[in-house]
Amino acid sequence: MPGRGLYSPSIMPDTPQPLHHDTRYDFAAAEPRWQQAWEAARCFSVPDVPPAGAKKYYVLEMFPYPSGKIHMGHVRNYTLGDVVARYKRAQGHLVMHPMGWDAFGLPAENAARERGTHPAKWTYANIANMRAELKRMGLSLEWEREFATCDPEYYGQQQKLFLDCLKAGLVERKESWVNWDPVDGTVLANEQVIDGKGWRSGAPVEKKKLSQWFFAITKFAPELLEALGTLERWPERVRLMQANWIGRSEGARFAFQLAEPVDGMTDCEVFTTRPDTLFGMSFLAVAAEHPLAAAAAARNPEAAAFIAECRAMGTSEAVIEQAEKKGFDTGFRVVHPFTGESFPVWIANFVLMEYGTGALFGCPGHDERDHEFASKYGLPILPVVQPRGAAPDFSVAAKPYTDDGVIVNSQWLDGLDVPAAKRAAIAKLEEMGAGQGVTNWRLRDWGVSRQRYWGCPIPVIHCDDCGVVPVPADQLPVVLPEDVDFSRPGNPLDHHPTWKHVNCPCCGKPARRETDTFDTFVDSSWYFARFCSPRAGEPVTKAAVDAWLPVDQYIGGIEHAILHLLYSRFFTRAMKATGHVKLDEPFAGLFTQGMVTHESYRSAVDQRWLYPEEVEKLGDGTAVVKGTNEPVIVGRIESMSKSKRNTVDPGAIINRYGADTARWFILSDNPPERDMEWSESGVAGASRFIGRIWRLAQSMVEADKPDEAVGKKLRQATHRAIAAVTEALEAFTFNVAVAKIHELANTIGDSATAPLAARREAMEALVRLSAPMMPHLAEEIWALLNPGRGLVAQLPWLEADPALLRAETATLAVQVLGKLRGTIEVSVDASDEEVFALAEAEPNVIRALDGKPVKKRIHVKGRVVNLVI
RNA sequence: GCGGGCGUGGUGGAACUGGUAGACGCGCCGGACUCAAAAUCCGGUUCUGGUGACAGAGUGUCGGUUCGAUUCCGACCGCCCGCACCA
Repeated sequence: MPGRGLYSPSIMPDTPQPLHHDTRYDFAAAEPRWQQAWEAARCFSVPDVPPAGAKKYYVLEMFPYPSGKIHMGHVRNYTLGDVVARYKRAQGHLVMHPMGWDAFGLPAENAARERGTHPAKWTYANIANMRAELKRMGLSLEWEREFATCDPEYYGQQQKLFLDCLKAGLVERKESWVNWDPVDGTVLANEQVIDGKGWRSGAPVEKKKLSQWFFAITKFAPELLEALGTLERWPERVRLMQANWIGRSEGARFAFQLAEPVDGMTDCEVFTTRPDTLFGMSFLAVAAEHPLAAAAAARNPEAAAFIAECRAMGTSEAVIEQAEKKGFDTGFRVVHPFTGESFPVWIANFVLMEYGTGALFGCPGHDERDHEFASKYGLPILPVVQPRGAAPDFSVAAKPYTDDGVIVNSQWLDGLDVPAAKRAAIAKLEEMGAGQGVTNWRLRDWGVSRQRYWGCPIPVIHCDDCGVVPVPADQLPVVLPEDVDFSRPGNPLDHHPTWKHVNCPCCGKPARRETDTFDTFVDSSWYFARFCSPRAGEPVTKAAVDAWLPVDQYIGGIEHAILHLLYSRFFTRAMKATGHVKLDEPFAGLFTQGMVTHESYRSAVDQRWLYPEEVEKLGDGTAVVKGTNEPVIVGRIESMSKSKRNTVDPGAIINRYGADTARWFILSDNPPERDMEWSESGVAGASRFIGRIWRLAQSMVEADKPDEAVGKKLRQATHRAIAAVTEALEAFTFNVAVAKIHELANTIGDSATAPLAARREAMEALVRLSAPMMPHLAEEIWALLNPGRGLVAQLPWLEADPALLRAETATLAVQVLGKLRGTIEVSVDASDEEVFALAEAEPNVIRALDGKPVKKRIHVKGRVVNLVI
């Protein structure tokens, strides 16, 4: 009943008056009014340090890059988070739900080069626009905590954290390879390399070695892997992907002696996970960046040409691994540690310098890549492992055998299984002093240096005498200069006339600032901590982070499953090591949403991409361009992207249908972890439902002849809906919550004869259950039904009455041999005997039994009866 | 290439822990209201056969386990995501 103790006294005496009755729901008037009411009541504000005894809950969606406009992916992400925030708040939690901007990055520099707009101006204008758009969505965000990572107040604190890490030995300077555009004189991101060429200059890209800053994430590899087991509220697939990325593998590291020394090198060290197949070796392969490759290049122009070809592939692992396997025989030879036989050393384009030692021994019989390589260059392919009980004609000539089995052709390893042979081979290598068993990690240290302007300056100074000197704390933040020139290629910080010239803080002599800036993943690796005390004069305030962290529910795209999340997990540990936080894991719960997709359209005449609003769909399934009627090719459903023009502008949707409709549709379409297809008709349907609820709310008048039986059924439906919606919200199956609310609305519509009290109870429950999803309509109807009774945003969540959830009878399916032959209605606590008797009396069941004796009877309470004949 | 995921009517999807496949929405079909349209309301809608009661088939494909499989196991096919300088 409406009086189940859930009315709270009017918290806000001046809640807005509802709209006039009997009109169409005017979302354009209602939505801004309720947004203002929430803001005036400070419904979503929480203190940096929660009061004792408060149940805190930190909801966070991945903050957006301020590209200029919000897109449907944002609408989905922030709607999901808002449902959680509003639901948890109603459940009595003190909810922190902040928003900010991942504001450094390449697009701002591209805009500067293309349009001459300064990155800061472009970025802050985009932020202003996107903030306004987000506000129109009616999100329960606490805007007081907002910041952008390009604010000096933020990145200055980041510089402090970096210097703390430097002091703690968590930062190193090392050389690494980058994509280099020789014409533009610029380092390129992988996405700026297209078919091996720079995206602007079109010049073939080269790999170049640069001295860069690295976070020592590999020091944490074992615990980053192990702690995945504690992340119970993370999707299993994300944990799996991270585990594979960290890539722990057991194997051996050992040296091959070179048959003859090369430039002072007498051996070549390799890493392998398959020391058991060492007798099946037919060549040794090194990466193009390996010292032996360099030595070969110095002797042979063809080798140099091959290395140049490898360098032209860029640094993308996906590109390298998909390229055709190619190699070059250096003419050097190595000696097998067990047999003394000698083997050729090849440079191979599939060997990665970053993994293991940059060199491997090739065993084509038992490795896919080695097999492809050996087949191509006519190198021997020897079987050394066979499946147990292998046929006499077992061969690895056509296909390598990579599973467990029994070792053959391997002298003293023969007859062992693979794990035993691995142990034996490692023991022998150790005994010989050639190498040892090791654990290898695929994870590499995190290179954070970027040769770009629009990023956080790395706060160090290079002095010829003192080396690398940290910028003293009292000189932080190191602020980006505003007067920069984007007309020249390269890093504007580097060719700025004055900015980099400073005196060394140690010796006072002229020195140079570091002109590299941080990878933007650094910015996003601790923003969640900064939100706890966003204006503090230190990176984080201990009392605030200790109280609010970890994030209880983090929500974002699956595309961040590895890098952003792994870097954040590392950075949190680094902040712990430097005394800023107490915890290891930043995100206790993670939810990864799917993408928003749409059909794509191209003109059949000139193949140009078309926006959905330019296209008219005809009844026969074909489509034409509005106005010109030129035929349109309806393309695949794919991720919304600007280049394919298959985007829908959330602003336009909100203008036309209102924020609640957009939110409701985006939640109702499908489960949030899956990709969703945006459809006009789906939005229109959501809009119709809102109209229907609005009309239903106005029909809350007593029936002429109230029917108690209908009332009881309605009350049961109401409380079942409360239980079902609660369960669905807990499970993140918001589409199911929407369906259950639809069912309740259908039942209210069918219960016009129920007593008014039951109808009102149902209506109020509907409103409160749907409030996390369509908060404006909920407030509007609440105010209509209960003027002056406060805001739904401040009401507690409903609880179902268990007495009304109980059912007296159950419908059982009756199967004969597993096939449905009828249903019976039984009391919920009917005995097996009663149930079987009823089942076997069903006419259709009798026909299916066909007079045969029943051999076995199965009864699953409340579900099914199965008769086996 | 390597790693991860997904696949159910015309369509998005639902289905507790292995127990009536298709809840709910969209679309479509029919009807009411209207001069007409929009809006709204009511009914129908997995496929095949049958007037019907009903029967048969059916959750990407093929096979297995089980009294019973969308659910568990194996192989395959298709699509999607990530691969370290996009965010």
